[in-house]
Amino acid sequence: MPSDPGPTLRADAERNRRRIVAAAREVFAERGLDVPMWEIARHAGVGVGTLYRRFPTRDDLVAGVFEAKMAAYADAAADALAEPDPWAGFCAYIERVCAMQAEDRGFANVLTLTFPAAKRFEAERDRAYHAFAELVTRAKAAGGLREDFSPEDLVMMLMANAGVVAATADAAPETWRRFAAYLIQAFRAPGAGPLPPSPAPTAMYRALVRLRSPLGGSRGTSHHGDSAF
Amino acid sequence: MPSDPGPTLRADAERNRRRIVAAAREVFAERGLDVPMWEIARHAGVGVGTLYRRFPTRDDLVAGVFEAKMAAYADAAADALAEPDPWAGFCAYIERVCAMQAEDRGFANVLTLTFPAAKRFEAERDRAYHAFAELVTRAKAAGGLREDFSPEDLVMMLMANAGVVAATADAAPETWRRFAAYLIQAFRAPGAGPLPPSPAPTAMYRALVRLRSPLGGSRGTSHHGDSAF
DNA sequence: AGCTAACTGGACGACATCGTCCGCTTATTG
DNA sequence: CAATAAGCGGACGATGTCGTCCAGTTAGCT
Repeated sequence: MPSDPGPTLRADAERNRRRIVAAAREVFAERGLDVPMWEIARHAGVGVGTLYRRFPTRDDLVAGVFEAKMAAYADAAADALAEPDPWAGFCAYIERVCAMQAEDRGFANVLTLTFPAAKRFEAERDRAYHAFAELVTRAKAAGGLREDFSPEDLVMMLMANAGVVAATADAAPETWRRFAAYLIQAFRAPGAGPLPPSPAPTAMYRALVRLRSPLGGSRGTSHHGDSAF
Repeated sequence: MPSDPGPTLRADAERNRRRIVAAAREVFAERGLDVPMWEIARHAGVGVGTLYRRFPTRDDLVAGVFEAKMAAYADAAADALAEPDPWAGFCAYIERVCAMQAEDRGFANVLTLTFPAAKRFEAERDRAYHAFAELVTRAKAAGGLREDFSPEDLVMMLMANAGVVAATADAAPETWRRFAAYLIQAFRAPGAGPLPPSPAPTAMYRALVRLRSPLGGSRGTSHHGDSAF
């Protein structure tokens, strides 16, 4: 059972916690991460006080809401790894992930951010990373994936697809499929030419640690122990 | 001389107008389109009243500020068309446009939006469209560009690169180069496989008409006469 | 120089959202 | 059932942004 803060919650409190998470899941999926807190509370049928007591910051709520989806994201990588043909697994994974972004505006954004305070949440991201990195190695060895592909390219792609999804979700919601297809073909071996260097994993991690809002202010302070995922 | 609203402005008014545009250009480039109006006014050394009198809405200001850059965007397409090798011109154009997005956070966003009220501004976009469409035709005929490439794919790419730039501008500002290289290779003939259909031009135009903020609310009302650009 | 219309800039009221605080309610325990 | 700690939720002050308004200033004309 995920996220039990302390020993046990009183029954009504636990019920409200679930309601809040469910409501936030819906609202984030439909309208993105910047929905007002009071609206989530209203959707859940609780007061804002209750919401803030259980999730003191928006990041706490976001991490709580998307923990399950993050686990599904990691599972998808594990599934791809189980596929006998690594290249087929790789392609399926790319499409799967882009589809998850298209289905959920909030998650699309979450995948391009880190929440260093949410340990369990970030652990799932790391699990996804390790599986994906292994998938990349195998897909290169098997010959489907170009040699100069870097695992950081997945992050880059997530950021790009987040842009596509954000712009087209209302008016042309299938656009991401074409975009993903283009990218998969670009990743196919042999590469049609040399590429500019991949950003360093640490730089890409710093890119993930940033404000949710469109403003460019940085807030990165602490460091990290694993990767850009 | 662009944008003269009415006959002539008084000298001090004209001077202030220029200051405002210059200040907004800087601030938008650095921090994106969502900067508070009072901050632009402060940067320009004028009061907010002055700012609002000259540019009643934020869109008016944005259109005024980026009119020149939009013209440069159209010029770049014309330049690409002048290139003897259409495929080389195409590649150069893609890179050029992505570079413009990387240099200017505001412009990156502007390229994924329409401002139906700003006639002159949208006229430049149309000029860019016609040049690009012609470039596409020639590049297909000359054999560099895959046959199933659609001009709407440029818009899709602008949205994607806007996502890359927004996420990486601070921490890994060269990432867009690698992204652009991948895409160009994906656009190269022959295609490595079939693609999902391109969104209809009208759908892509509707995707351009949307709120600037990350919220998904629609505001599209009127229609358009030319294309998704 | 003096007149006047145009222009200036900041004070201001409206609004949205945040996050806290506290009096009331309810689950749990003995 | 009574006692009590935990939980509830909405009112509230703080903050940030918008767009307007108007008393004072200045450019341009005669």
